[in-house]
Amino acid sequence: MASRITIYEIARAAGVGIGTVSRVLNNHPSVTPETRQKVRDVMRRMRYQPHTYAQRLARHHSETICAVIPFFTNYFFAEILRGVQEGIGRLGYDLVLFGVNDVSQAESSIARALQRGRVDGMLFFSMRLPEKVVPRLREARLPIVLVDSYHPDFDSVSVANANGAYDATEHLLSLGHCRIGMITASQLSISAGERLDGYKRALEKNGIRYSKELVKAGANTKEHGFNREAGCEAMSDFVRMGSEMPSAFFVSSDIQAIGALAALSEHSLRVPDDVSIVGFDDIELAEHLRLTTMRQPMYEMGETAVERLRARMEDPDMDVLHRTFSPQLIVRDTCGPFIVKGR
Amino acid sequence: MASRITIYEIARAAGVGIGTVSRVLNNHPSVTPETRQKVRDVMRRMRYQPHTYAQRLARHHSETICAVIPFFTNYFFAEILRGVQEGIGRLGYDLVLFGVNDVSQAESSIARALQRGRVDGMLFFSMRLPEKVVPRLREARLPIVLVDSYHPDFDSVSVANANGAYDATEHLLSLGHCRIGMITASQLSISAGERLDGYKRALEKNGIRYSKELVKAGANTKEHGFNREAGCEAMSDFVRMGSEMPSAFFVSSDIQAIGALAALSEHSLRVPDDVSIVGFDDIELAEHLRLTTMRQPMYEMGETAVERLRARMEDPDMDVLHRTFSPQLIVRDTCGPFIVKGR
DNA sequence: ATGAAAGCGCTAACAA
DNA sequence: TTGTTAGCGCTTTCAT
Repeated sequence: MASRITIYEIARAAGVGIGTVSRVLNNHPSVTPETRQKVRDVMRRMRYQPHTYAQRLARHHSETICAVIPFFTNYFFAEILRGVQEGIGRLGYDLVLFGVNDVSQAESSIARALQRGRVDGMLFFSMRLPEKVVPRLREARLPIVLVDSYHPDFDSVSVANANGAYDATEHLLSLGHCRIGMITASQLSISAGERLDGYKRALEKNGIRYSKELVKAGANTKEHGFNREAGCEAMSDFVRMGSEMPSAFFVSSDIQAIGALAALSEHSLRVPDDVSIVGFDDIELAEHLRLTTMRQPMYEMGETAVERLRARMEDPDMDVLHRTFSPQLIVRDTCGPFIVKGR
Repeated sequence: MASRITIYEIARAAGVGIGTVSRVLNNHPSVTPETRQKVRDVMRRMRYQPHTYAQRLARHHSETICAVIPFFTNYFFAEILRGVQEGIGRLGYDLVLFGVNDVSQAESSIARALQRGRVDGMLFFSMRLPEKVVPRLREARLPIVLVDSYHPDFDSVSVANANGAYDATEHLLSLGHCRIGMITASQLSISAGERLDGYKRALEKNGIRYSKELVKAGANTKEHGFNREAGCEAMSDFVRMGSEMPSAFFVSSDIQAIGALAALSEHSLRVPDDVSIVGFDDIELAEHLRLTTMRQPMYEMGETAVERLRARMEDPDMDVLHRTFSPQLIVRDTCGPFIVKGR
């Protein structure tokens, strides 16, 4: 394996002690420019590379941050991850990825990460933190930020899901729709829950009674139900309601909305003429499909999460901060006014 | 930070030596069941966690593999990464991600990774390995596998791009099209180059002269031109050819095909009535858009790459192996027979 | 400013 | 089987 050269050989070759070598490695001020240069030259000549793990062991920190992330195949996560990656790159840290499929895997990831000095900070994505790990996490005093999730004890960056859902529903309401359905996702997801709440709140505010029959999720629970299939299934269910079917829908994610659109077209229902749809996320394809949706600043959320983590690593005693981005309504072509149809 | 408990405290508490503790930690056979149990109990009770970096330093290997990956926001990479993540999880290894935007960043990633013992293996995605780093990589004798790329000196897993492109073009030819355009991407990408070759080969085989005018790439070079914008731009260029415009197109990726579709619909050209399109990749949305395309088994490629890496870590002297998957033509609704149109 | 020496927490060779 | 000891390659006092 790559070079067996240690600071000892460098020290010998440069005619100095290992302490000095270490000092130039760490840019310690008290080294004369000449010595520094001499040591640097030797290092270059011998192609010296410090041994990261030895450094980490001696320094008691790792300069790595760990991201625990479910389903990272989907566009929403990929985009946030891109922001994270960018931020971490700037810090010069390593990013280690723990992909998890369920809560128990998350717990084992946490256990691994909690090893002393293993990681300097953690990012949790879209996960309801299992309450049983919270005490351990707190006492570990490990900097943590939650992304697209929430817990009172930890920093978080997320989007105002309820408000976004509220605005989305309001938009539909303002178009004259009064029978508005919602396609939701698993309530295991905090975001899904909040979006449902926002929808309910908007109805209520407008004097419309919330009806359970108008809220459906697909059978496919992959990715907490945030998938195309689920959207398609849910919409198919709605179509089966026949004349009872709502004229407009708020869908809790774009990917589900895409599925819903497919179901609609399969049943020869036109958008926005027959049915109006508003999604959530504003993934790249939403624009392509001209989908009206609530935009989340995903990349920026990723960057912000890293920045927050950096701040907390610097000062572990800061107050807990919950950074909330406001989703923005992007009006495109999937919503139209409510029109009473003849049959 | 998390527990300050070391094998010393465990040893003391259990009334054994640290050697024994280490042995139970590493499942060394020569420990009596009773001692083992006793030590295990103490560990559990004291919530002991080994210090990874100390282990790595002493063991001379890291049980981590590093993935160097460009643009990992896109679906193609995300999907491969999912396979990678799955495979690595099974091995119990760590996955550290180096996102790179260009070749120089790739080189610095390589330098970092080459530190002794830092990583046990590397995965390079979709990158033409800079020839200048090849000698260093070889002499480091670090297990490496290239994914969606090729170099004679290193293991690789990829798809038969040229054959795929050939088949795609053949498909169009078999439908009666003879003026077939291609939307390509940056020739910095090996895959893009191979796909272009396959297209040329198919034309040639069918006695059709290759014409430079019929091959275009968009101006947007983000992600090597594998992006929606670029596809849209390229197709717009084609549309400007008026009656000279090809009746069918092979597009080097689905994401570009999606852009091309958008451009077409903007110009009121219908698919497949006016224009036929075949893409490459078979990303999730291809199905939704009913796009005819060449499928790459992305997830499987990711898994295979890890498996190959594991094999090479086990036996560094194996022969170099290039694993090639065959892309598969998925016929959907974007291709139709060539029809001579009246004007 | 610099060298020597004592850790960091573990593994592994060596005795016993 | 088990304890002791010498590394692993670095950082960081503590003298000088």
